[in-house]
Amino acid sequence: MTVKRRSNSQDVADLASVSQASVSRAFTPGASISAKTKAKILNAAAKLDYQPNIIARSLSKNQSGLVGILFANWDHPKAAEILKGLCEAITEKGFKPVVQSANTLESVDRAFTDFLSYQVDGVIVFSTSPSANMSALCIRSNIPIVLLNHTAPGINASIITIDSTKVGRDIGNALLERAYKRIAIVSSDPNSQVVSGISDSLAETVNQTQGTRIISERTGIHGYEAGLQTIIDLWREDIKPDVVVCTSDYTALGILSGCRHALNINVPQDLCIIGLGDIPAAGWTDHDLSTVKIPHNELVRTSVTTLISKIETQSMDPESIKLDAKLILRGTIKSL
Amino acid sequence: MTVKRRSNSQDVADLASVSQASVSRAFTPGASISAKTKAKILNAAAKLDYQPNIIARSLSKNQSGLVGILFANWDHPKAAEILKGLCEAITEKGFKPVVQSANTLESVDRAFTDFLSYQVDGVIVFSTSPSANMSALCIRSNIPIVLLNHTAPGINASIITIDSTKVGRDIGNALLERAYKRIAIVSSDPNSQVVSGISDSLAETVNQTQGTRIISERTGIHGYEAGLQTIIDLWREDIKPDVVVCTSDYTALGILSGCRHALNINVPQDLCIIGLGDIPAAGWTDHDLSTVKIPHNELVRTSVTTLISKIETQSMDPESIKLDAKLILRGTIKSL
DNA sequence: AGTAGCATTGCAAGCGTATGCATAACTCCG
DNA sequence: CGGAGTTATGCATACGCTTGCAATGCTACT
Repeated sequence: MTVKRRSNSQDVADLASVSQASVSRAFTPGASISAKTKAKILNAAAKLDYQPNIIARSLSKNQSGLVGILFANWDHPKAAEILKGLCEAITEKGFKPVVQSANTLESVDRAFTDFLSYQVDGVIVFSTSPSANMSALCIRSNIPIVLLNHTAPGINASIITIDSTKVGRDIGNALLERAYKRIAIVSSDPNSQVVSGISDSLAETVNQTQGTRIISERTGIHGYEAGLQTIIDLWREDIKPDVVVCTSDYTALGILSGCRHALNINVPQDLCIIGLGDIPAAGWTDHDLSTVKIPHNELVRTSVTTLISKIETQSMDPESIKLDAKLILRGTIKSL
Repeated sequence: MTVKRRSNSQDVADLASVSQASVSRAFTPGASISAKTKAKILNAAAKLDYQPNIIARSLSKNQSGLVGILFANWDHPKAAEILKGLCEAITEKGFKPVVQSANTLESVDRAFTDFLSYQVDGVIVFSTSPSANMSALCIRSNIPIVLLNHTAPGINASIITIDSTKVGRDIGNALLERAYKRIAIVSSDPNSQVVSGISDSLAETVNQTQGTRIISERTGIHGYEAGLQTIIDLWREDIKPDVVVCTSDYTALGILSGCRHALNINVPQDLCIIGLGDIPAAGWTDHDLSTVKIPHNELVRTSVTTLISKIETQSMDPESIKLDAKLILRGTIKSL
């Protein structure tokens, strides 16, 4: 069986007895064309299952309508939600998302190379960033970049994150109010802004703190099992905080489980646990974990609107936007 | 500041003093070109940051290298993992994924229309299916479709799913072996193949069953909270199964929580709970939920390889592939 | 009726790459 | 050294669309 060629604007033009240019105009919003011919053309187009070939359009307009999404952190508890939000927002703006996955530095740059050759009009990067070289190349090629949930020094890109320092301060203040004293940090990423926020709040209220301080910091810990192990390790090493702040809810849940089932620690009287992310399980009655709700939807929408506006205005000036995250106090912290 | 035009093959040709055609050949694997000129060209290309413009290539080769992913079920517990797998596998095969989200029937068809105008070479649909019209249009346009995790009668597309009937039989047999008698089904989707598999196994072993049967079936239930409510409702209505089979782990966990904290039901002695999906929380010590492990990676890889091979062989014959899922027996079922 | 002014249409030249065909350059032998 | 056979290169055209420019048709007004 011979493959039927897809019909093109010329076919439609022939059928409607107009010029090919008119067909093009019929499919270009706001183009100069009379209602009558437009109707005639649309009618013919429908007969032929005609759809404008966007690839060809891209070529002549010199913009593809493609937005690259570079997704690094698929283990993020809200990965699906975030990616969905990105895709939908991008589609809504009349662009199409092409998604690539990348872990290593090289694969990030490779993905960017691919994006460049697909002539994407802009790129959103989730939880990582391109090399300085690559970012420079994008600038030269006039492709704006938005970094979501990741800060990168010296990269010429817009940056959209939550205000982690403020989250840290909020946590710190909540702990001070409740007279918790010995804070342990359990995080995946070594230098979290959250930690510096906590320190800030302790420093500011030095008079009333009566020695509240960070007594231990464990990094490179992710997930339920790792959290469970960490709290057991701490106790075994006789490091006994009265607060554990985690940069992930899963880790926090592991710690909570360790307290309840392995160590018999009384939460929240003897130990306060605070997570980050507000995953569904954090809200379940069994856990009732205090955590931080991150405004993912806003982050996502902000990054898309920021990117698209840069694309449309051809602007290359990076912006940096920080959104507020909300501390949610549940059963794993004493009530006032 | 004036925007710098991206360099094209002609620029490279000029710099390397060769024809544009040679530049094209230098970037076409297996093309007829001497090693010497190729080197000269690649060198010049590097100087100019040149990358072949895939949009233009697509136009002349009449294939875009784009694969559409239509994602309907973002709430699927493994949504991120699945999408990641799809994107990576597609990229690995030398294509690029463009992702769209769709819930309603119209939005599915709209997404397909977009795919068509972007000249995608094929489409993978997760958890939904296009209308018959649209599928016919794709056939006419020679675009193969793979349906992942969804069966659609009368749609001319390849279908990749797990063997749900077999899962049901495995569950049924496990229950029979343990002499559970009164089965309740709690599902989101009315006519699950799993249920018919269970019925099959009961029917086959009719001699030994001594009246084991399905005593209740609730549909339209999804999520932890809904599960919790459902088990409470059942007890309130004095419907007391000794087995609850759920088509989602989250629902099953809600039921488990209801048994333990609200109803004081002894699991697994008085009630056996079986979920589906093997989400991480199912394996947590607290829950230890019996469930079914679905081979997502295989499903994903199979759908991608199936699609790509159809693209490459220009074949339009649909295939139907069923993969085995494994029943995982944990603490919420009696041990033998 | 004549004409200025605007809305509509057609013409043709791109956009950047691939590729069939013709030509030129080699390679290898005799 | 000559020629057959092979390999490399260049030329020109095609892919399907957009868009500047010129030509045409129309409206309304004098």
